[in-house]
Amino acid sequence: MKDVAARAGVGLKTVSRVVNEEPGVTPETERRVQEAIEALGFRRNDSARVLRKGRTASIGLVLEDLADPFYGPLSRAVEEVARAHGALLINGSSAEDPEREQELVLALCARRVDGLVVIPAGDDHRYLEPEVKAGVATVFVDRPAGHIDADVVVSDNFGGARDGVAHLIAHGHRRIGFIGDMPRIHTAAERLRGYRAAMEDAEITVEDSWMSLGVTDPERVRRAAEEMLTGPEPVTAVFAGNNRVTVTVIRVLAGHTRPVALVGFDDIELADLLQPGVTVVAQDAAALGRTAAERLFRQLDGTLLTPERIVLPTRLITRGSGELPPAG
Amino acid sequence: MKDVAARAGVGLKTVSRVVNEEPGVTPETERRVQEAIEALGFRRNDSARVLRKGRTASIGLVLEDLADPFYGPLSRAVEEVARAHGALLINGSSAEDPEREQELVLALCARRVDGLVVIPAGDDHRYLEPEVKAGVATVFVDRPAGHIDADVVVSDNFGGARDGVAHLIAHGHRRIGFIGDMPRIHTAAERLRGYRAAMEDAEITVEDSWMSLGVTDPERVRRAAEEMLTGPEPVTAVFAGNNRVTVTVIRVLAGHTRPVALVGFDDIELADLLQPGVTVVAQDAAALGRTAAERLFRQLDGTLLTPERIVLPTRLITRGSGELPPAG
DNA sequence: TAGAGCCTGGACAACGTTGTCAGATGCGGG
DNA sequence: CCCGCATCTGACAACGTTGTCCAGGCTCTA
Repeated sequence: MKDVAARAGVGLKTVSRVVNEEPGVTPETERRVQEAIEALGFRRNDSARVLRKGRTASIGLVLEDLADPFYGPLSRAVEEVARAHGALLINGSSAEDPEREQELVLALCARRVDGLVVIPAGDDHRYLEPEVKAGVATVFVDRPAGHIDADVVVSDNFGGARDGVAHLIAHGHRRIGFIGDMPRIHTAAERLRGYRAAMEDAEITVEDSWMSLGVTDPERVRRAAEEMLTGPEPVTAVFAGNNRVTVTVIRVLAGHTRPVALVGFDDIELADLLQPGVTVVAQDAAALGRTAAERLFRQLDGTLLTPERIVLPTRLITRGSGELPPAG
Repeated sequence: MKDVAARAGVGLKTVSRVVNEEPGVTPETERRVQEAIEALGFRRNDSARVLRKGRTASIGLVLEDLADPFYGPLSRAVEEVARAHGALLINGSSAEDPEREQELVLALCARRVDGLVVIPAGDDHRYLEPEVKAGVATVFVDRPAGHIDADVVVSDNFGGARDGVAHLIAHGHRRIGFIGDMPRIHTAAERLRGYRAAMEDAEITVEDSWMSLGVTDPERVRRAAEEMLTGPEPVTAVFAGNNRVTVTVIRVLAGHTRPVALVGFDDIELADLLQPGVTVVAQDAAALGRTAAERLFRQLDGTLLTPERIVLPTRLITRGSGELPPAG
């Protein structure tokens, strides 16, 4: 900038004025400055700008895994909102590791992001308190925050799972299996609660052998599903706790002749083209991201004061697999 | 930091030393400083640090659409490499709009990212020249850069498409349709070239009505596919130019009784569970991202000097749909 | 005990920008 | 001809950190 000023034969501040389109610069002067900028290939250094202004026009997004198809649309939605507010998006994957989540969040805070959208891996976010106090807007998505008062945007995991399981019950099933993630993950716990609630509503006593909790890698999901299907009390239907489980269960069922009903949490691509089509409880990932980001920017505007918990509805999409009658 | 120094009763620089774990501080002094840091909830301001040091420890990733399942793993791979080098990832979607790409890239440069991984939307990157000269490491992925000498990491789009089409020819097809994206997109053009090459190798004259270029939204792909399948010279096989086209074509074929062979570019989830399984030419998105990011950091190390063009192989995965014999 | 050498700690400038404020310039009116 | 006013311009400090350099106190040796 100094160089530009020297070349244009003007003061530093005048260049700054031109760059920021502030009023009070003669067209002639502006032309000279623009010329110098062009000639020198000058680009404003935002780091210095940030240092002076205090705002970075960037927000951080911490999620579990960018490669998971569920987070792609969510991430994209957050980005769109950020873009509409002239902000850039910095993101990182926590890989479901609380320590890594904290490390990422603090790194983002050191960058002085204006706000954070966090899909928590851990369940204790007291480490964020000083940051929040220092003015970093924060919204938690998909799962609630732990030990901290903050905005939360989640899907109705409990209700969705309950409806999905009730749907199976309505089609005559009583022995219904549940395969889900570790209950320490809030969404997994809620979905399990939904499963239990639906079963209880129908006065069905759940056998331990019908449930598999905390399995997550395909191989173990596969084994868990096989056990449920072939045990002494084989299930006639399975409720899959998330998209990855659903996919694996579909593969397992494809290897069996006895038709087994299936409802999965989260929609999956091509679900309609399989035989039978896969019935799912779909959540709107994009809406989660959009809602969270919009709240974030309202916090930054100062329009928003009290933290709130927003629950978005899920939607049961029937495609065939969930409507199969009990067999075996 | 000033406050910390005051509270600990030491000089500014001493605090800096503690924060950066520089040697030359008595344990006792360090303890006092740590205490003050803790008490005040101090966090180093990276903006100021960047301003002073010149390096931001962050890299930018510009891609087409974060929500596209092809870019998730790519993005994740870049992030992993960045993380290994202690850098954060800032990313943005260009939405296939050259102007938006440029806007994003320049915004990232203003942030003084150390390097850029770009999946180009446009075909002229001369606007990047001053930045590259100024030391911003740059790698283009998935598609080559235009009018600029830079590292490029791409899949073998030409070879992959040629092999895929040759595979169909080997199974007896001669009337083979091609549905792809706009030829101004390099990958689309290369795949088209591969299609033509395979056809030429087999001495088949391609009819214009077999090709549909530049369609991208599902509705138009659907119409294009229908026309090919029902025209006067109906095709007996289709080569789909990317994952989104493949999915739509699968839907169209599901509505027809005559079996039509299909090979798609890019792998898709659950492709093995459909009836028939979908034969694809798969590219390794994660490898693309990893390779690009690694080259980027080697540029930053100074280990790498001359720009290179790296071509990663594709892999034909046969699952049934590509091995159907001609019918009709 | 004096001088050399080492270790710790602090003062100060610099990074590139923007906000504040005051100076310069030009114009019109008294 | 001079004054007041409006408009444009530039000098300077400040943002929070780090690199440089020097001071002061210590230990060790002659």
